[in-house]
Amino acid sequence: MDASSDALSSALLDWYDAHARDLPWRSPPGAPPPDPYRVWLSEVMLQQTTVAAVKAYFAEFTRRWPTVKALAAASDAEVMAAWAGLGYYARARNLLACAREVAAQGGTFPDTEEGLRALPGLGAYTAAAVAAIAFERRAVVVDANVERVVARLFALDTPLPGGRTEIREKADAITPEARSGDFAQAMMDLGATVCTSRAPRCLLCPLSPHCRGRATGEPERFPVKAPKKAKPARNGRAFWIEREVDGEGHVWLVRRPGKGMLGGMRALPDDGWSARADGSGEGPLAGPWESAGMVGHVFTHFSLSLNLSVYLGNQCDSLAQEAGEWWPLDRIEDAGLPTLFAKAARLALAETGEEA
DNA sequence: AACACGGGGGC
DNA sequence: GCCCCAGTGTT
Repeated sequence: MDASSDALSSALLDWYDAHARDLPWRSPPGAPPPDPYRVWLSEVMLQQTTVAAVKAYFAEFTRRWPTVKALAAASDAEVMAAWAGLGYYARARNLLACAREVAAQGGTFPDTEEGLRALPGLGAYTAAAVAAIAFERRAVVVDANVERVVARLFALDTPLPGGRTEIREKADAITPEARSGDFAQAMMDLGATVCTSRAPRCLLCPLSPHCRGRATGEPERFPVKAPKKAKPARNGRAFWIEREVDGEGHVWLVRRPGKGMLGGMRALPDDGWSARADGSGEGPLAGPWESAGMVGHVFTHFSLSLNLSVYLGNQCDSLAQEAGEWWPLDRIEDAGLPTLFAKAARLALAETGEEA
C-alpha cells in the first residue's frame, strides 16, 4: 500500500469511527469482533438482500438458535419455514448444511478465508467478509457497495461483470493490513449512505479528495453495467383444496423439490409452471375447480401470472397417496409459505371467506 | 461467461 | 415500470 492508499484508508476509517451504522450483528468501530456465528448468519442473510429486510429475520433466528450448534440441531422444515419470505432459498439450505458441518467440527468456524470458503454457501464475498469482520484477517471484501465506491474512486468504466477483475485489484490495493474488517464495513456503509447508486452525496464523502469519479463531474455514471435482459412472462395455476379435519378447516400443502424454484419450501400444489415455463394445467384432483382470481409475482428472471383454482368437489381422499399434509387454516401464517404462495393463500381466504 | 435463483424498496 | 440490493452454485 502506497502513501496515497494509506491516506485514503485512514480517511475512511476516521469517517467510520464517527458515522458507522449501528446494526444488530455488529460491534462498534475498534471494538473486539462479534461472535463469528452472528457475523456468518448476518452475511448470508444479507446476500442480495437489504439491511431493512434482514433485521427481523436475524432477530428471530438468533432468538431461536443462539449458537451454530443449536441451528445445526434444528430440522430442515423449521429452518426453511423461518426463512420464508426472505428469498433465495438455496441460502437456507446451504445455511443448515454449513451449520451442521461446523457443528460436526466442534462448533467452531474456520478462522481463515480459505477454510471459510470451503463451507456451503460461502463464496468469495462471504468468506472474505467473515474472515475480516469476525477474525480480523486482512481480506479483500468486494460486494456491490465496494464495487460502486471503487469504480467511482478510480473512474473505472469497463462494464460489469467484466470490469470486476480490475475493481478487485484496486480494492486490494487500498485495503489496509490493520482493521481490514472495519475497513470493509466502512466501505459498505459509505456505499449505503453516501456513495449511493443514485444521487451520491459527494459533499459528505471522506474520500471525495481522492475520487476521480467525482472529478469527472458525473460520479453516478460509475459503475458501468451491461444491459439487462428482458424478463419473459409466464402463466401457471395453483390449487386451493380445503377440507374439515377434526371439525377444523384445513388446506392441502405440499413440499417442493429440494432444488430449483422455491426449492425445499412448503407450497400450494401447482401445475408445474416453474419447471415447464408454462404449467400443464393439470391439478392434483380431477375437479371441479373454480377460479378465485390471479396472483401476480415477479421473480429474478421471469414474471408470473398465477391462476388460483379452488376445489369444489369432495374427493379429497385420493390425495392421501400424494406427498403433502393438511394444514390448519387458522395457522396458515406459520406454514412458512414463500411470498408467492402466501399471496395466493390470502386471496383464497378472502374469496372463500366471502362465500361462507 | 452465462444463467438460475426472491423479494422488497426507491423513485 | 425500472433499477437496485452485504452473491452463490451450476452448467
